[in-house]
Amino acid sequence: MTRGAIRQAAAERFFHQGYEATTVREIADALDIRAASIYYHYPDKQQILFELIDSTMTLLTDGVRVAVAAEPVPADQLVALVVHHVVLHALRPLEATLGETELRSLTGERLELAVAHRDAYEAILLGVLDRAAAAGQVTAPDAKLAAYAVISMCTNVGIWYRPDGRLALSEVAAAYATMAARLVGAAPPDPALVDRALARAVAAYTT
Amino acid sequence: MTRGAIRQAAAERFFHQGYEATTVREIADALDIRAASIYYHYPDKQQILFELIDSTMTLLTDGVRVAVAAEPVPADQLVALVVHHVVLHALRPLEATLGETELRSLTGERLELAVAHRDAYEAILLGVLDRAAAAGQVTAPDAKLAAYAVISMCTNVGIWYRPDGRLALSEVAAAYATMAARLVGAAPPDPALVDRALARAVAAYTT
Amino acid sequence: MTRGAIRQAAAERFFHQGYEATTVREIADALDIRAASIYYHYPDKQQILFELIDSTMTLLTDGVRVAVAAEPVPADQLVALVVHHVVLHALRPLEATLGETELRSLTGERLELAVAHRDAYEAILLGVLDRAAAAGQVTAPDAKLAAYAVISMCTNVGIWYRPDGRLALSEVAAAYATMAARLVGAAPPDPALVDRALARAVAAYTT
Amino acid sequence: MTRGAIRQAAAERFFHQGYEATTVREIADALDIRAASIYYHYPDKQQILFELIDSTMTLLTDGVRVAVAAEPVPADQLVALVVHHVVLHALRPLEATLGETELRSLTGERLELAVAHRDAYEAILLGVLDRAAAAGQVTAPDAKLAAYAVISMCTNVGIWYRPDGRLALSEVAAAYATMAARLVGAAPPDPALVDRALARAVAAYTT
DNA sequence: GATGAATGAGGTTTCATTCAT
DNA sequence: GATGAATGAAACCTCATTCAT
Repeated sequence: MTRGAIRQAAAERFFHQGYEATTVREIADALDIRAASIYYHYPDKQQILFELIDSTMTLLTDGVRVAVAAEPVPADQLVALVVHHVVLHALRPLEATLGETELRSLTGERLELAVAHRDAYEAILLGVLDRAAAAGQVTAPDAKLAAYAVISMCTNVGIWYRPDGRLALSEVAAAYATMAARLVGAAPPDPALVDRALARAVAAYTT
Repeated sequence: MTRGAIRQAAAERFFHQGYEATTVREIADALDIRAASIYYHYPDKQQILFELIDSTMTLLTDGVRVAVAAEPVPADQLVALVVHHVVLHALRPLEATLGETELRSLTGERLELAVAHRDAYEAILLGVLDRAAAAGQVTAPDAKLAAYAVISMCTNVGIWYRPDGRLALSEVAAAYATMAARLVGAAPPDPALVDRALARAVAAYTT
Repeated sequence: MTRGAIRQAAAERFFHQGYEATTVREIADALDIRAASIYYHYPDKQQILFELIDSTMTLLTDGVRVAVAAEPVPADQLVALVVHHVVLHALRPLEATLGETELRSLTGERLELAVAHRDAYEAILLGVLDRAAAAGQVTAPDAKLAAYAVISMCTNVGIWYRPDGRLALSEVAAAYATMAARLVGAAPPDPALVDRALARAVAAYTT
Repeated sequence: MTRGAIRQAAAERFFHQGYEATTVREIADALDIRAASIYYHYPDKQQILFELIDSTMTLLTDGVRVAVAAEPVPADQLVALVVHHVVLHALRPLEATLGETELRSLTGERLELAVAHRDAYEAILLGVLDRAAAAGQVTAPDAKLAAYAVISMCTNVGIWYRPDGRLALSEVAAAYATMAARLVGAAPPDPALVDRALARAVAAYTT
């Protein structure tokens, strides 16, 4: 589908150069079509960015919600969330990273929607941390700070991870699960749990 | 000095809207001068960004180098580094954050210089982690991943910290020191050490 | 064609005010289009000048080459060349003069190409003078100086000639043929030869 | 004197890049002063060009008038004029050429003055040609055309002549005297006449 | 579905010139 | 005499967007 191809070509450029530094013509050139043709599929440039951010955020939030619901133990929910976050940013770095770096280029209602989405995602993590704290499974100095820290460090994966890099995705996921667990003062994650979450995440974010 | 005022006004806009979305006229308007006057002080817009990034990176690197040298124990060096990083991003969020978010807007030699600077900073952290690992003081799953994680989470402070917010700078610094220590599997930081590093960092990054 | 109209409007202004003193907006205004529209057809202002210079130089060089080849006697070749040069500068003064007066506004590869073109044209004239000298038909004090002199005086025609002026094109061509022949010490040109060259030149440079 | 130094530095740049492409700052830089300082000596940029053109035209006109007055024979006057023209353009190419190439950058009264000056000079040559024709010493097809031709070809010397070039100034002067004489159908110039005119011209245009 | 052509708005930068010191 | 600082005006060029075909 052309719309998808446009989004893909745009994502690559938005990721590397930023939204503002990317021109509609560049996107069109990459697809060997003319800039005017973009406007048959999208009302304006910002809508491309919005759909990229919105769809990926939906994907992540939905995936994480399911993963969290599947684990009864709060501390395990944290691990599942971290694994999902890491996997999505590793498998779809272009789109996933935009939600962080290019949010500021959205305006009006689109900005509101995306911010609401991001806040909802943060709320999921905060909920998990709260329940884990209530259960005595974590002892973070401050829940909000811990949430910010976990999200930042996991989002960063999208910037350096390469499928053919030094570490396999499973290793990266396990490492971040361990680091996140430690960060909040939880017990080291059960490898089986990590594997389970990994399998689910990969299934959710592939295709 | 006018040059400094221009840098300051630019930093605010670069931070909030991004370099590309900021116009030279906006910067000039904020100072109640004309856009052309900017060019008496700076050869081009990018040079303003470069000086902002370069000077702050120098400040951080120098501060961190001194702080690390002042602590003989590797695990303590990590704490000192984290505190410095957090303090600079809390006290000078505008400039400090640009080194992460707007690096991509630099080109040519300026980009090379800034990237080299950033790599040198990363090398300091990696050196600390290596020595701490050799001393059996930390047990990170992977040194490089741990370094990325620590830097990302600490840099993020610049985005949400407010001097008049819920947490005092000392609390934030202590929390991040604790989270970083935990993340790499080190013992909880000695409060006296955190206070010492905090005092040094605040002194270095104030005025 | 719009490109041609742009070239034409530009030629008029470049000729009268010079390339540097002509603005893109002026060219656009003359065509009742907006300045931005110029950039749909040309990548930059200099390209308009380049095409103007390059196409006219090609026209002249090609025309002269054919004319020279058509005359077996070297002294006659000189006459044919002079007639062609004069006719082109009389009929297309705007474009033809730019190759002399605005060459210095070209830069980089475009300058190199134009200079090479000009040198090639000079070489044609020098070749004719050499062969004529070898044949004992001319006795110039110095071939290179004679070439420069002939080119300068003929190029000058573009600056003052008017179709509705005191002298008909045929008279001007004949006068310059005579002056050039005398200048190099050749016999006065045969009127039939001048007519022949004139007809060819007018045919080549009209439409 | 500073004014002279400014004129000199400006002449070099006007000659090579043209008046429009030369900035006041460039001229100042060449003298290691600041652009504002130029305005202590000159009211505006155009005045520098005007003085350059005006003074050189005066020099040439005066020199030629004296030289012509010194020769009783009209055909000899032409030779003297040509020698003077060539010598000035060879010895002071920067300034002398500007009167031809940069005239169009003058405006208002300054343009009128310079054009009047140039017309007066042309009138001198036309007068010489007329008297020579009346005396049966020249047989140009057309006096005006011959005048244009002679001026163009001699002015061109300023563009290629180099003091350390292949030909000595005396050779160049002699060659042009010969070519000009031939062009108008006059007898070859007496070498003694050329030498006499050359000496006078060199004396007039040196220092 | 696509695009050639055009353009309003505006961006960065240049430059001649001014003026208080 | 000189200049640091500033600026009005404008230049070239870019870009998202439109629209008739």
